[in-house]
Amino acid sequence: MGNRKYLLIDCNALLYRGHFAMIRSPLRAKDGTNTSGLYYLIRELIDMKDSRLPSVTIAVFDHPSPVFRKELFPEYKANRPSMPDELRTQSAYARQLIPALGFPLLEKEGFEADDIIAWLTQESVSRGDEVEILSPDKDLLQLAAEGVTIIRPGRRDGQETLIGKNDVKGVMGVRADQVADFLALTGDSSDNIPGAKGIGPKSALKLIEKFDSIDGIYESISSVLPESVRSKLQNSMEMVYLSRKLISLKPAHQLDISPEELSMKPPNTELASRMLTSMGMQSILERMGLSPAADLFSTLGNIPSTQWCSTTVIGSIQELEELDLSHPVEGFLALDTETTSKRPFKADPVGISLTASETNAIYVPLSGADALSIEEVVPVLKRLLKDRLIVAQNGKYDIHILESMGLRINELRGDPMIADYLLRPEIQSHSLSNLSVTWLKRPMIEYADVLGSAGSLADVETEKVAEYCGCDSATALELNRILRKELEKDEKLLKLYDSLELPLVRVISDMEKRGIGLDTESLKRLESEFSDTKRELEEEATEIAGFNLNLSSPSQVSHTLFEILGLTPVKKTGKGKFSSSIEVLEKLRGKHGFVETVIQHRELSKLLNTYIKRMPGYICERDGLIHTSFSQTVTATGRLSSSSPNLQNIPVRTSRGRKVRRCFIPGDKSHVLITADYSQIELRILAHFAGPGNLRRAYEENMDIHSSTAEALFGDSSPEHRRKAKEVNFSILYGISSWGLSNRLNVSRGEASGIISRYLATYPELESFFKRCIDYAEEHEETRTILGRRREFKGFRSARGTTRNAMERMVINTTVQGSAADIIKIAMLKVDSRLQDTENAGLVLQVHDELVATAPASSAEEVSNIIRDEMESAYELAVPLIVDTGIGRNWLEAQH
DNA sequence: ATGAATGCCTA
DNA sequence: GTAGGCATTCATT
Repeated sequence: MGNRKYLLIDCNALLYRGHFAMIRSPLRAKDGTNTSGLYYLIRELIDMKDSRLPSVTIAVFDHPSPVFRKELFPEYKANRPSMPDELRTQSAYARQLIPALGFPLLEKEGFEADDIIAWLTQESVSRGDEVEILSPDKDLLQLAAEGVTIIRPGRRDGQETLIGKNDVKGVMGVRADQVADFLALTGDSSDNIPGAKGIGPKSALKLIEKFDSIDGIYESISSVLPESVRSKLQNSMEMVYLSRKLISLKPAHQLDISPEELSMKPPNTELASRMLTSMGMQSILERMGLSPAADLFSTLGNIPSTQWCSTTVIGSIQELEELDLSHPVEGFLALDTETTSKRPFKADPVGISLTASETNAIYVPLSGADALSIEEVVPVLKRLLKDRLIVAQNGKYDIHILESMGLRINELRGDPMIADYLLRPEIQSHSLSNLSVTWLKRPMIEYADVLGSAGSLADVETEKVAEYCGCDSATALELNRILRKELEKDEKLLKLYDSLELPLVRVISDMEKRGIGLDTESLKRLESEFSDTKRELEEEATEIAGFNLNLSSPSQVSHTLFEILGLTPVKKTGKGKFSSSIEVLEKLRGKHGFVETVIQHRELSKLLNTYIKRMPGYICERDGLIHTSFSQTVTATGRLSSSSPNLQNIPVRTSRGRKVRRCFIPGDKSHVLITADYSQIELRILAHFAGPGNLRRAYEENMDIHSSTAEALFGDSSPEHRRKAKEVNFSILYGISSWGLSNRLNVSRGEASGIISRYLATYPELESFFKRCIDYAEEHEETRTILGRRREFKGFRSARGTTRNAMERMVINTTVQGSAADIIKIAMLKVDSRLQDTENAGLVLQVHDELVATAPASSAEEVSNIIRDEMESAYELAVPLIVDTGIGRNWLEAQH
């Protein structure tokens, strides 16, 4: 041996890079399969083989689970989203294609590509062979040495960079043998490697330069300056050493690789040309001297099988009429609609699938050459859906689409997305494909694959959409059965599902559909008024600073405040830099004119960018209204959330903000807006849970709670003391801490903890309630709201220190916030039901403790009374629930 | 192009 | 200290 040259290819890193580099306009095979990453990898592999002329080119892959790093550190790569399905598919193809081209392919159970590369490198060098490694990954630079070169692929069509032992310093700032130490200090967020908290690349570079290594740093830790860096290093010592173990590519494990596995093989030209042809990679075919395969319809490889479900396309209205969907899975009938847009109010139907069977769906095309006429389909659908228990994934969407076709569904009886949310409220995505993987252990067809290169689903062949759509409804039906069974294990959750969340879907979809109007004229005036002021402020800032600066850049503002103008920094940001947040600016007010300029500019740009300029873009072309989307499955506590646009954070605090709120008006000119909000619902819930005591008594006697708290804390209820007491009352709901309260009240920690002691002495029942909450969480590792909504707190028992404190605060807040969410949801059902027979009146928004409705001016008074009554009687607490209402021509005016 | 860091709007 | 959505800037997956 010796004198050989190995070219090692870091395939996973290249796949990722190629995939994301072209994410906007991916390369696709004929059938729509995304091939960007695959093409990039194969091209690089061949390019490098041709230009570097190695004895052998070895493709190295990660094995799915990096075992030994996970053992060292369970959180390793834990924050990384799982590989996108599109990429997973490409990775599978690559593993077939590369061997077919004759290249050796290495992957080893429990090892990442980096480890295999490191091991091969070590072995080769010790034999006197040369190694070149193709990888964009900076971790691998630590391997650069005599005879070991790292090749970083070029950007775009640029030239790749060769990095030898002596070039590492120029690229990274440290020597190759210092790379692991350097990265151990900075950490790596993409792999969830912690590093030293608060040490960034700049500090790390200085440290390594001065002390040479981590060991050097800790040996001379007492001489590390500044003090802040020293204490950060001391606090993070364990993590730093752990990080180095994670990053270090010193091969610790013996790998069993035979010479056989490292040699070129005769290519399987037939398979290779078939794969390359079907993926449309002519250029690769040519370069490999292969001719295109004749049979374009040959299988691509391991496309996930969808054989478990078959979908029949309905060809005529007669066929639809004769359909028998009576074969019931406990009477449930699942449906799914396909459209041209994710936004229901700009979507046109493409088709709909129905199924009562988990394996055989039908599909009714509603667009394109095979389309049936919607007018003819709707009455038949009506009959088919009549008296059935309708199930749909994210049924609110389908309700909107069906409604746009003139078909109203009154009750949704199953929605896997919501069922899963009740079972696992903290899961970020309850998408059908995630649910399928979790509960059915089965992947689904990807939407992107169905769409292929088409711009809209309406342009995709009917058969393909039918299969996709049919699978979706069949999967929803199956998940409905399974998730319902799960919910049945928990009586409270089942009731919450059937009697609250599912009926609420209809209510929310009506709210979204009803929509809210926008006074675009007033908005335009605000825009020019605010823009003018903003421009003046920008000119002012330039003058003060003496150079042109971007006031929207926190770092430029910070630089100007603390380095140009020499003001004294108040607070640091998450890492290193001086904060210029509003909190800081308030404290600096008066110290320099520039501060006020920035404060004003912040307010104006926030209002302009987030609301004034953005809102008109959300106006629906069909009816001129704004339809927000409420999500029922996002928050960990049970609240709704609002997006596109978010109408739960419309400004109200400042006078300029209120001018924006004034621009929200009824959708109908003859209507008014009605607002109704719960007075201190969360504190009342606290009083209810806490039992007899001063808090409950205050509410029973209808006292001003903030004043009576002020009396207890400060001996009087002067406006200033009442304001502070109010802050304290709010802080209690967030799970009070002296640190938090001291920030909030702008007093010392000592003072804050004194206030807390007095508070708890005034309301001792609260302290014992908190204890009960925490004891329950301790025992069950979960907490429950008033209706039994559940949030899990895994690891509560073993949590210590600040983690434990944070969890305790979450437990308290979830109980209170979640119970308030429960109650207003009940109120929404009751209000909705009472307003059914009130002509044209209905809810339009929910803002956590507030409902907004629209009604003809003539019935506004009556409607507001109904809303108040239903909200106040939604749930009987040990203290009264009080609702304040208001009526007005716009949202601000309606705010009593 | 995406995502982290900052920052700010709401209850 | 709780729960969200979203904008801009800046650095890189």
